[in-house]
Amino acid sequence: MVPAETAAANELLAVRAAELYYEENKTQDEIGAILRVTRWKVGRLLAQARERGIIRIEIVHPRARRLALERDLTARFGLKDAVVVPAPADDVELQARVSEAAADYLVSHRPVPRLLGVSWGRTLHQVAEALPSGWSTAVNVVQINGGVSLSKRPGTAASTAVMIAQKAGGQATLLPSPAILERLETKKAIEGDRTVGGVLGMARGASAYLYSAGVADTSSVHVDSGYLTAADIARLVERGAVGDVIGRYITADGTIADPELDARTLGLGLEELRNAKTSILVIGGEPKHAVARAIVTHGLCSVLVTDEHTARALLGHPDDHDLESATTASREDAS
Amino acid sequence: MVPAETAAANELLAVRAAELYYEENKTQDEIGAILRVTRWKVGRLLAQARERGIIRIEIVHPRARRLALERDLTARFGLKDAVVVPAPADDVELQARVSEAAADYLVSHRPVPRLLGVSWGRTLHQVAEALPSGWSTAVNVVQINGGVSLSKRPGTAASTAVMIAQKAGGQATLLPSPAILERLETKKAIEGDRTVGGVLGMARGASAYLYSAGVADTSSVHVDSGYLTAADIARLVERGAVGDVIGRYITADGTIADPELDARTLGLGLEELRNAKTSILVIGGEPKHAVARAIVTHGLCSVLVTDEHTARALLGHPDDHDLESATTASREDAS
DNA sequence: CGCGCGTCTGCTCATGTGAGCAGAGTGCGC
DNA sequence: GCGCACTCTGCTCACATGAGCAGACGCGCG
Repeated sequence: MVPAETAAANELLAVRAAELYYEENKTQDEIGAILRVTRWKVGRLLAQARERGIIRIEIVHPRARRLALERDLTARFGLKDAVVVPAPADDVELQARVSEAAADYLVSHRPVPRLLGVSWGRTLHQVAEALPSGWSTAVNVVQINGGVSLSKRPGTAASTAVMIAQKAGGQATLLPSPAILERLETKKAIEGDRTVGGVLGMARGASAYLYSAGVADTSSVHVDSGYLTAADIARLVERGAVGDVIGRYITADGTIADPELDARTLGLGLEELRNAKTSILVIGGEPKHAVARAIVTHGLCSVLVTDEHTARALLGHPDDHDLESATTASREDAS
Repeated sequence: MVPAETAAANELLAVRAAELYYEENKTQDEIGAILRVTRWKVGRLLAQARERGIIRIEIVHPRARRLALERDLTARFGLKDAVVVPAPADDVELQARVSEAAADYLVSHRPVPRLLGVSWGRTLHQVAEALPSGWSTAVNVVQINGGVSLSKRPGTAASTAVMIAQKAGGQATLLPSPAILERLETKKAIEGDRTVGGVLGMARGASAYLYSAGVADTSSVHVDSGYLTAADIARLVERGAVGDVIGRYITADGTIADPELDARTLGLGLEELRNAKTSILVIGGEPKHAVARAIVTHGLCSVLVTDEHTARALLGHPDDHDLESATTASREDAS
C-alpha cells in the first residue's frame, strides 16, 4: 500500500465515521458494520478525527466560557484565575456579558472576601447590576479611588459601591473625595482628613479588589466627570498613556504616565493592587486591549475577566479559530 | 423553588458541564464533583444541552456530507439516495466538491452498473476527472444525448464518456450526432441511421444514468457549442424554461418548454430518466436551484448529488443551520 | 535473504455512560 | 388540608467505549 493513499483513505473513513457517530448517533459497532472495519478501528478513526480537528465541538451560549483561553492566560501571565467569555458582535452586548461574568465570578469566588475594595465606572456599575440580590452574606464594600462626580450623573460612583454592598447585605464605605484634585496641597489635605484617611486605610486592608480600567481618550469617565479636559488627555497620550487604572494613567510598560498628575490623584496606588492577594480586573472590548495588556503584563491584577478577543490579543493568538485547526491538521499530514 | 430560576440555573450548569466535558475532557463523575451534583445529573444536563442545541458538533472537512439533509431529501422527494456536501464559499470549489462527491458515489454504488448512460457538460467532465483509475471493473459507458460540438473544444463530450469508461477498464460507446439538429427531418434521418439508432437502443438499456443539467441562460454549453443562439435561449426563457436535462429544456413544472425544439433534440427522452431504476443527477450552485427543483420535484432523478445550499433551497429550509436545530429541540420539548 | 524496527490490527479488560425504575419532593385543584 | 399528578432524583444494570497489549505486517538495512 502506498502510504499517501492509505492516509487519504483513512481520512475519508474518519470523516464518514464522524458523521455517523456524531450526526446519526450510531454506535461504533454499527459504524464498523457500515464502513466494513472493526469497531476498534472506528474508535481510532474517531480519535484521529478529533485530533486533526475534523470534529469541531462548540458550546453556543451567551454564558459559555473559553476555558482553553483561560488556561493560557493564567499560565502566561501568572494569574490566579481568568474568566473569558465568547464575544458577541455587538459591543454593548459584549460589555454586558463581561460584566455578568464578573458578577458570576464574584458570587462563586472562595474564600468570600470580608471586605471588598471597588473602583467605579460604567463597567463596575454593570457588574453591580448583574449581581443577584443576596449574592453573598455580609460582604462589606469600600471605595478604593475618589469618586465624587463633578458634573452629570452625580452619585453613580457611590451607587455602584452601595449596590454591591446592599445586594450582599453588607455596608458600603464611600471615599468622599474627588478622583483628581487640582492642586497637590488640596490632595494632601484631603488625604490627611480623618474620614478620608480612615477610608483609605480601610481600603488598604480589603481582602479583595474589583476594578476596571479606562482608555486614554476623550470618551473617558474622567472627561465626562470633569476631572480632566480633552487637552489633558492629549498630553497624557503624548506621554504614552494607554489608559487609567483606578484613576491613575499608565503607559504600555505599566508605569505612571504623568507623575505630577498622579500625585494629585486620590486613592489606592498601583502597588496595593499588585501586592493584593486578589485583585480582579474586569475589562472587555477592542479599545481597551492596550490598557488590558499594560495591566496584565505588569502584574497589576491577579484575576482577569474579559472577552475572547481581548484574551487572544493579550496572548498574541490569531483571532481565528477555524483555519487554525485546519492548517494544523494538514501540517501533521505532511510531517 | 421558582421554576424560572431553576431552569436558568440548570441551563448555566448545563453550559458549565458541557465545557468541562467537551473542552476539558473530564469524566461526568469529575464534573459532578466540581459542580456539586451527582454524576447522573451531569449526564442529564449534558443530554439537555445537546437537545437545546447548546452543544454544536460540526464536521469540518471538504469531503464531509450533510446526512440530515440527505435524509430529508430522500424522504421528501422519494429519492433512492442523496448526497449533500458542505458548500465552500468559492463557486469553482463548490463544483469541484459536488463532482468529487458524485465520483465517490459512483465508485461505491452497488450493484455496479453493467452499462452506464452518461450525458456531457462541464460538471460531467469534472466527475470523470475525479474518478480514480480502476474505480470499477469493466463498466461500459454509453452516451445518452448528442454531443458533437460544433465549435470550440471539440470532443469534450466524447472525452468525458471515454474517460469514465477507461478508468473502469470498460468500453465507451459514443453517440455520433449533434445534440440539436436544425431540421426535424435531419434529426429523424440521423435517428434512423443504424449506428445512431443502435447507440440509442443501447442507451435505453443502460442500468444506470449519470447526468447533470444546465441553466437556461447564455452561459449554457448549448450556446458555447453553437447549437443555440442567445435569441433561442431568450425565447426558451419566455416560454418558462429553467434549464436543460440531457439537452431538453424544461419548465418549472417539469414539462418540455418548446416541443418543436425538443423534437429536434437527439437523445434519450425524459421518460427514460424518470423510469430508470438509477438516474443520478449531479448538480450544484445557486444558479441551478431552479432547474434542480424542476428535476427533483418531477421525479426525473432517483439519486441527487448536490451541495447543501441547493439541498436547503429544494427543501425550503432557511439557509441557517444554527437556529434550525434549536427550534427542532424546542418543538420536541413542547410535544 | 534475514533481521530488526516501527506501525497497524484485533483483542481483553476496566471504566465511562445512558436507559429504565422506584421513590421523594412539589405544585395544583378540590 | 388532602390527595393527585407531575417532575425530578438517585440508583441498578446493561451497554458502549478507550487504554493497554501481544501478535502480524510491511519496510528498509545490512
